[in-house]
Amino acid sequence: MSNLALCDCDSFYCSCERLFRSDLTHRPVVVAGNNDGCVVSRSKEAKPIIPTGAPIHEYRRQLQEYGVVVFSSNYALYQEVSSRVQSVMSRYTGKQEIFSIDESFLDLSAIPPGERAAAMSELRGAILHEVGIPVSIGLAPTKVLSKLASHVAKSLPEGVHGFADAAAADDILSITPCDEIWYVGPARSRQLREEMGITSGLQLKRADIIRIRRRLHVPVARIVCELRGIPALPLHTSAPARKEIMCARAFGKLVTTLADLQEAVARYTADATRRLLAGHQVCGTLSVSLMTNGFRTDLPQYRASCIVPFDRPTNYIPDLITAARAAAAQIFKPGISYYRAGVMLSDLDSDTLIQGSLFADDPDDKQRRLLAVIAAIEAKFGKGAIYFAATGGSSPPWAMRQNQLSPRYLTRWSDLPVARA
DNA sequence: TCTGGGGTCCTAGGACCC
DNA sequence: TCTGGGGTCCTAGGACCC
Repeated sequence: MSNLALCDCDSFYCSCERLFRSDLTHRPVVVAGNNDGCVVSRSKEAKPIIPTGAPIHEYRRQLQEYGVVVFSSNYALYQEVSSRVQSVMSRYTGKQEIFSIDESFLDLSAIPPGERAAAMSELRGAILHEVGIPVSIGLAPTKVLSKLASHVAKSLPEGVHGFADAAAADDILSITPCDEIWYVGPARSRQLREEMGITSGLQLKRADIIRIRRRLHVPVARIVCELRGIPALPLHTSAPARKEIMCARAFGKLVTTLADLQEAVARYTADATRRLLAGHQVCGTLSVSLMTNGFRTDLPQYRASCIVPFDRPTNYIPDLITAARAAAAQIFKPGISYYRAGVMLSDLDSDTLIQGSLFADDPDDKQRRLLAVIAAIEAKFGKGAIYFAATGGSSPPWAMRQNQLSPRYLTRWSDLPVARA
């Protein structure tokens, strides 16, 4: 029963760039990543010319020869186009997992089985017409199989494919190498081949799952289930809260001074913190890592990281930047040419920890509600925390202790004033 | 030759995804 | 000259506890 669809945008970043350049519709296009270093998206026409991830500078000649148009990435644009595409998809299902910027899984249980393929063709037309982005859609009972079906769909003019029956899926699986199966990468496919003689998707589907579980661990055993049509990767219809936020980039040129490193690390921290605040989260730990360019074998190599735990979860930008700069100083080694740095915020928690308590008590009894809030904050963060969380409104925090209640309770750490206790 | 056993927490690292 | 960035999950192994 194919009740799941994977809707995958074709060459998404390139398609976004083409929205404003109709002259490029049938020309090869690539989008280059940070500092125009390497290829992150290729149009169908560009795929035979340059591999994905290829460094642009090594392919200058080919790009010129075939008239490939190279764009610098514009993630703000892609995000905007993505949300339009996702919103068209949402009209066709009540349950949608936005898996990445360019693909969604759609639960089609609500559509009668005989009408699903037609509905997906309609969806494909709607996205093309309303947003201008081509998509391919695969239908199957599980995520891994629907991913496979969407690959087949990409080669079909109609752009939608569902396996007629298990035998049809097996036919495709028998000619699909293991490393083209979702979540079976190069390392696992090598292990499958060398240790168990498994090379095709069909062999993997029919493999001894106990042996797979023992040798290649849980993730591959799940893939085997999925290939057999048994869902092992659940649909996540609401985005789970982030567990970590990272900002890591190459500098674009080699950096040798601590001052330059600290400036970059401060920028990266600000960037990561913006995302932290947008998600109404606080972090308990920040870490900074520095590294040299592994391709420059002529230069001394060095990589190091430094972890800074905070005594209280925070999203206060000056503290985060100060911590990041200090961490960079800790691991800085003079005489090294640095290539890249990263800032990671982890131990993330919601900054709306106390909202539940606000509404737990008698809604008319403001004082009791406030005391419940205070108790919840103190239970979580200790006594001093109240001064951070309960300010705002018309009364200063100390007045709350004297029953002069504020009409408004701050419940978000990101709303908190800068003042420290 | 034997070397307690069961549990948790943390970190590092591998593997994979787009 | 120039070689991406942002995530998740899983496991192994060490530290520590009783």
